[in-house]
Amino acid sequence: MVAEAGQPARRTSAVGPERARRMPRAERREQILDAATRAFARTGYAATGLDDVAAEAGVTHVILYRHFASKGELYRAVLDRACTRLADTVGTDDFDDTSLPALIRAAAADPDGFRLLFRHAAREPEFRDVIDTIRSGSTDVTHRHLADAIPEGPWRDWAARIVPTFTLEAVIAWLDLGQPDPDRAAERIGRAIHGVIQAAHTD
Amino acid sequence: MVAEAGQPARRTSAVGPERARRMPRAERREQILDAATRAFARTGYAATGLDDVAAEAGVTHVILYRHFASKGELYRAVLDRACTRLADTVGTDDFDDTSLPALIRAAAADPDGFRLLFRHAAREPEFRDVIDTIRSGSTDVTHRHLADAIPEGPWRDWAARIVPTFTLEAVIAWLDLGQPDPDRAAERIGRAIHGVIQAAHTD
DNA sequence: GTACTTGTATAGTCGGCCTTAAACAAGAGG
DNA sequence: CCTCTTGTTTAAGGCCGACTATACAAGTAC
Repeated sequence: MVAEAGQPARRTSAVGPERARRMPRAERREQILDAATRAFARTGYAATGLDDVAAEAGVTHVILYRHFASKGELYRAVLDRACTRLADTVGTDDFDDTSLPALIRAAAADPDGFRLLFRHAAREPEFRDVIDTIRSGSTDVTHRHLADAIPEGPWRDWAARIVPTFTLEAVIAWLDLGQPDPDRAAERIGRAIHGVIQAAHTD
Repeated sequence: MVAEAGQPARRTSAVGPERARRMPRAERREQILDAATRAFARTGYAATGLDDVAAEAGVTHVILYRHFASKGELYRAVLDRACTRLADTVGTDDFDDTSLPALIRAAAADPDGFRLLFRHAAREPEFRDVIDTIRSGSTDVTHRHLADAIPEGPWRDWAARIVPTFTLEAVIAWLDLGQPDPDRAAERIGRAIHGVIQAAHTD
């Protein structure tokens, strides 16, 4: 049933199934991480097959294994890179006037990584730990900032939790709409956050 | 290695592995839906095995198939029920002063279903459709409400999107904290929502 | 008591997807 | 030219989980 003989099956003949461009190892690795970020950002870890990632990268799944030992390791590499980029741009210590613009810059620079981290990884028990440090960190910072505005108790806890969540959702919504009006984004989102905080105050 | 002979293996002997209480068909079905809601709410569709659901319900996985044809059908039944309950309590047409208390009542009445719908199902492409009608509906309503406060353009779209999202996240955060101070929950959350809307206004 | 329903236990099939193996093609650099 | 690296193709192997089949136990209702 198969060709069996005849011509040696595509010899750079015609327009063959476009062989992937040859790349030095390091570059290919980054390109795979880019592709994997896009692929995973669409459907999350479980629902994304390695063949999907390979196709997105324009490569065979075999090549993936020459760079990463397993699907889980590839995914962690993707998350780690996104996480590192984020931390490098925003900083992890405190939240001041420069933080929100930085956050928005980071999100715009790597929208798929941003969505992947906070839309998917946050709900995947196996990988939750990657961003849990970020999450608990920002909750703590918020908690401190609210300490003198809201009396101790469940509603301060609630506010400390909802403010970071809202911030991230606001940025993601802005990304999903195509990052319109980037110059005023920080001002707009910042005012909304401020609105939540004001409303949470106990007069 | 196995017993091979001897006593006929548990004959109501001692405290046997607790045989499940016998139930009329309809009641068992509801109880399975309850259990499945809890199980799926923990880890989502893909990561939850039928054996997890069965264990949660205190039955064998075989019994699940006497009530539902497949895992997917069971999951849809769970989502549909949660969705119906929500719609029955809140209503789908408009959003007025009674809607937020109703939403909070619905969430408190079925916290697992609420979380399952908006934490997990919203991110699962196969089942997104179940709540997409709700989501687009509430976005439209919000859009209309904001029509005379925010000029047409991307920021009105953004606000129309972020307000429902914020509302849901605020309720979920309140659920996660153990539903504290339920009498003031609607007032608190309502003020926060109002804060977002106010901040979105263009003066 | 007989028949039906609800349950268990056991054991298997089947398909999907991660993972590995092996042989071959072809650019890059000495 | 020879070799190393980066690719492809093809073909399994292996596990896990959905799904099915069968036989049996025990309430329930007539």
